[in-house]
Amino acid sequence: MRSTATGQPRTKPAEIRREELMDAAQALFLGKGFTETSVDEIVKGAGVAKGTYYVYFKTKDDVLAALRERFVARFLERLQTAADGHPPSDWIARFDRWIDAAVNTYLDERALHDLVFHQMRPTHDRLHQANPVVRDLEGLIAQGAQAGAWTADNAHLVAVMVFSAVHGAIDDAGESPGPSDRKRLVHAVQSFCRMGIGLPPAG
Amino acid sequence: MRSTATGQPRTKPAEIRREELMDAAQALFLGKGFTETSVDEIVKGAGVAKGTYYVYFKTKDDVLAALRERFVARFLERLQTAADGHPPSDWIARFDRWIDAAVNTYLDERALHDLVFHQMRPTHDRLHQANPVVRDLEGLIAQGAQAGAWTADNAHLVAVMVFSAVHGAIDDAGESPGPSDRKRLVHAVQSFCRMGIGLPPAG
Amino acid sequence: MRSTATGQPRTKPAEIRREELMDAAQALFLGKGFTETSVDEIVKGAGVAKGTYYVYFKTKDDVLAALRERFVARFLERLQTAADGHPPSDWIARFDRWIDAAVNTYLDERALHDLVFHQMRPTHDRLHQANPVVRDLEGLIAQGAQAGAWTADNAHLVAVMVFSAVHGAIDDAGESPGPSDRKRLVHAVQSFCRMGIGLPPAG
Amino acid sequence: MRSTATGQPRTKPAEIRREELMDAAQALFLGKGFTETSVDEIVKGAGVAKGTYYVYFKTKDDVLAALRERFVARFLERLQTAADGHPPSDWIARFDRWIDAAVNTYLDERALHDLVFHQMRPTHDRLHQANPVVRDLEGLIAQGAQAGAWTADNAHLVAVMVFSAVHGAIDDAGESPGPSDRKRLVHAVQSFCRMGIGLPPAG
DNA sequence: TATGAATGAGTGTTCATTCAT
DNA sequence: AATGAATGAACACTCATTCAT
Repeated sequence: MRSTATGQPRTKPAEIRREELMDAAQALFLGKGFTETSVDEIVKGAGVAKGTYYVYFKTKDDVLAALRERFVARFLERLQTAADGHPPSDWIARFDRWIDAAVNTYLDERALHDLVFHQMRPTHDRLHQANPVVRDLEGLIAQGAQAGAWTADNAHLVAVMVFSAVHGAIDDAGESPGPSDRKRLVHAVQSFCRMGIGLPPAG
Repeated sequence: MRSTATGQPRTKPAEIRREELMDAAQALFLGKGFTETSVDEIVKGAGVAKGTYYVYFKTKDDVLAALRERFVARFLERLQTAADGHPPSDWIARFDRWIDAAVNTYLDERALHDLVFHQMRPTHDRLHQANPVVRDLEGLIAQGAQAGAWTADNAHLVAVMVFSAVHGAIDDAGESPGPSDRKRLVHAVQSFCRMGIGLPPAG
Repeated sequence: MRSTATGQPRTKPAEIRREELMDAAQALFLGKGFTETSVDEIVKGAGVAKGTYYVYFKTKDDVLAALRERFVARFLERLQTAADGHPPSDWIARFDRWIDAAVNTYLDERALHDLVFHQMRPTHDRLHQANPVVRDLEGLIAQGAQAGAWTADNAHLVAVMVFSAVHGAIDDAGESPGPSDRKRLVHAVQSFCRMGIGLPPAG
Repeated sequence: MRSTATGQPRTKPAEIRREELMDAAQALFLGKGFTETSVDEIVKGAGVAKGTYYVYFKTKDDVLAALRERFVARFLERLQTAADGHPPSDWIARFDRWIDAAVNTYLDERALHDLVFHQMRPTHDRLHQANPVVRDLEGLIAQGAQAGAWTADNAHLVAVMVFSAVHGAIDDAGESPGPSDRKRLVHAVQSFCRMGIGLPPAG
């Protein structure tokens, strides 16, 4: 009942299109916030028509969710990579390394992280529990404790607190701290958290 | 021919009106989120006309800012009260008490806290630094360290991490934890943070 | 959070504004159909801003409902007026008169009638029963039957059928029949319906 | 390297495909209305791709037209069947039978009838004239009148009114009237219409 | 001070239709 | 014949903000 149609449809693999849309959305959200970005701008950014967005996402919120998943997946990959190269039994080194990687990754992606985790309302509570990153850390802490490397009565809560301390320290850091600031930061967090689980402060 | 005595005095002390508006806004924001609440609903909640809102606040964001200030002020009062009753020199007791009060206050006002601190976008960074609550804690930590009660190379960062650990633990807690859950929570946080500054875990 | 505002608000009595909106909507609906008319066009037609529409009507469908009510009310007035001037006891004259008025009124307002009664879906069934016009006719038929002026075992069904015959005949008539066409139409309907209730055909 | 035998033959006789599309459309239209049904849903219902729809129909309205034609054709068949078995010269029996068949068929297919006749806007006028069902009835009435079985000055108008009376009575009936309700209905309509053309009421 | 009718730019979402494969 | 990714105009509805009274 409506009229329409002109531009030539340029078919691309669905995965590519979706990623392009996500990339465009991420850039805009990061630049001006989620609410302040319109779907119109997203599609303009991705170089597709309005309707195409809705071929790949059900609602506006939908990209944000997709962005979150992608962020977590990439984050975990990075932690994984960082953890490799240490003998699994060197618990303390792994713990230090985890914190180091977390701090630096978050610093690199702080804005993205905030976007993806603070934006949506009914998200705040139970967030950490469901958060795979926390789960990863919790596993490490529980295993290390079991191996006698440190003490942690409640591995989950400790993981949450370590995770939060990392966050807090990062949020507190300036916009783009230099390498030495980062070192200091990592060191402070490591010391605090090491001590928090009964280890001596970081060397 | 005066009007009948029905209409109540339409003018109220400005401070009262303002508070009523804030109360209405807070209730609504808490219930359905900031974005999801309209100015219309706020004025309806406060029992005034649309225009009246704009007599007391310049924009919609304005109430949120006012709400934040009020929250911080009240929070500090509560911490203050909690701190009183301990000799200023019993540092460890004051530290424990601070955490206890923080955990419980935040648990009581969690939703409000989230609303007031997570809601607005260009707020995330520098937040803690500007946060009077953190400043308060930082003072305590710095003084205790100076008095030799514990160790803290970087009082500010430590304060931020303690504060964050408190937050994280709370966010992780279920909707309305019972008294014993709270006790456990307080104890875990206290232990972790005590150890984080070189003290033995909480008794 | 949005910007806005320029045009000077020109306050009018609510009833006037509402009527103006309804008039604009009716003209548009009549001209191009309900679905084909946008709220934008309605407000343009009424000379007000988009939002003003929603001050007076909850949805787009809402005007249509209002239009329907107004149509029925006006229609009944007209039938009433037609019925006056005949002694209440001259049943046959009143019956003839009712049909005459109905045919002519519907012919005058055919498009409006169709708009208002055919447009909305969950309307078709039970429509006649709830229709005040049918109720009016039903009353007349029942009373006439009781007075022995004619026969009608089931006044309600007869009213429905007379009403429908009127409708059918009108729908069948060309776009704008001349006076003599109308006379013929009225006469044919009167004859058929008179006979339908056991009276001799119209003179 | 032929593809595995999974995919069923993708091409079907055009007539079948078309019917499947129409069936799907009819079911959907009946269930949720024409406007409320999307082409997407139709093709999903028919198990074909979007583009296939446009191989068989030029626009969305097109199916509705096709549905109307199919409805009328089937309806006429049924009337035809009903008429058979009576000697062509028993006019009154044929008239009664026509009404009986019409009432019952419409009751069986009321929703479909409404869909197909009320839905499209520029349809209301001239509808009955163009309607083959009315033409069929008109032929019967004209022939009966010519044969002296009854009186009808204007066979066309009478046919329209009888047809409308049938409709009205049906629309007025509840959702799914039982057999005895149907009988009563048929009887009332027959009586009214018989009398309308100068016959005694139905026995 | 308080009102509330009026504003109008802006938004998310839908969907009939096309066309390269 | 059949597909389904892509289109983009259109639309209903929202809501922060203004201002004459």
